[in-house]
Amino acid sequence: MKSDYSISDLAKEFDITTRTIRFYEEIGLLSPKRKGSTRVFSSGDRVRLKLIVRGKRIGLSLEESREIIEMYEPNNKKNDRQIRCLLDKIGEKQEMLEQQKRDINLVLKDLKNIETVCRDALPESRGEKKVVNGRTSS
Amino acid sequence: MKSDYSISDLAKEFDITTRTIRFYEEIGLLSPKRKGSTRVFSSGDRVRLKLIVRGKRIGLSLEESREIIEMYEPNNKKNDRQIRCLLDKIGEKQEMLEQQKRDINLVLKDLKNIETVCRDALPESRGEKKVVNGRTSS
DNA sequence: CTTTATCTTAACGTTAACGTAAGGTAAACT
DNA sequence: AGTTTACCTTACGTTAACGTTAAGATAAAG
Repeated sequence: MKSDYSISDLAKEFDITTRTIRFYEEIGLLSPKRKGSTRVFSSGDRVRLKLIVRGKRIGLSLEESREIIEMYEPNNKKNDRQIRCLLDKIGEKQEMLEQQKRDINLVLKDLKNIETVCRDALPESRGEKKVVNGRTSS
Repeated sequence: MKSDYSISDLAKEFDITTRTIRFYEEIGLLSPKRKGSTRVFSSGDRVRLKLIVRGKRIGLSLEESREIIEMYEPNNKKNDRQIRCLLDKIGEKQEMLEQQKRDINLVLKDLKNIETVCRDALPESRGEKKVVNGRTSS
């Protein structure tokens, strides 16, 4: 397991620009070590970045990703009140994500319908589907 | 089925501001009728708005939502080339959404883990779960 | 007939998330 | 020696998606 990454290593791996990575550092989402003035990223930094990128794919803002990432850190020494607060936030996020899944499924369903309509409007390239009596049959 | 909505009707229903709705009209995402200078929204407009709001929930930009919405419109008179192009776009969107679902499931998995850790760190409020031998048991 | 609510247009302001350009350093080819 | 390559900082620019006054029209209610 490699444990040192340059900024362009990570930029290539996650298909983002170095500017983006520096920006994430600016706002405190990443805190790479330095060798002189050059950034040296650990595998921990890489994981954080992976979480950020994943967050973006599902439409989270950077602040939302930050919240989730901070949940990961066994930030130790939490009292019960803080833990309960965290549990609440986790619950909220879970609800949000479940809602998102439902929404995605709805859109997917719609896309499938459109797809079918399109295919039916196309000159039967293969024996895919035909419309009989206004209904789709095999 | 009601078929006329005021701007504030829709604003309330979808929990957005009237400014937002006017903005969507500005950029051509909505095209309500007018009665004098007052906007009158049809149930078709309402559906479009619903799609936009749903799109936002799953992290789509307005332009992405526009693309999808335009797919819905049986914009008629398409030639094969256009249909094939549309099918390609549909395919892309579907892939995107499937990827999003995978990502969401990953995050949900992580949240569940964090949740478990949190619960275990809390003074056993009820007979939930205990850690035995570093493993979760009932 | 004035107050209150709801609508309108117009236009400048704001925030997030970077993009882009300018200029500097240091190691590595040629 | 020169130049390409990869890194750096600083700082202004940009786009999306509205927010926020401002100023006025209209219509129902008291």
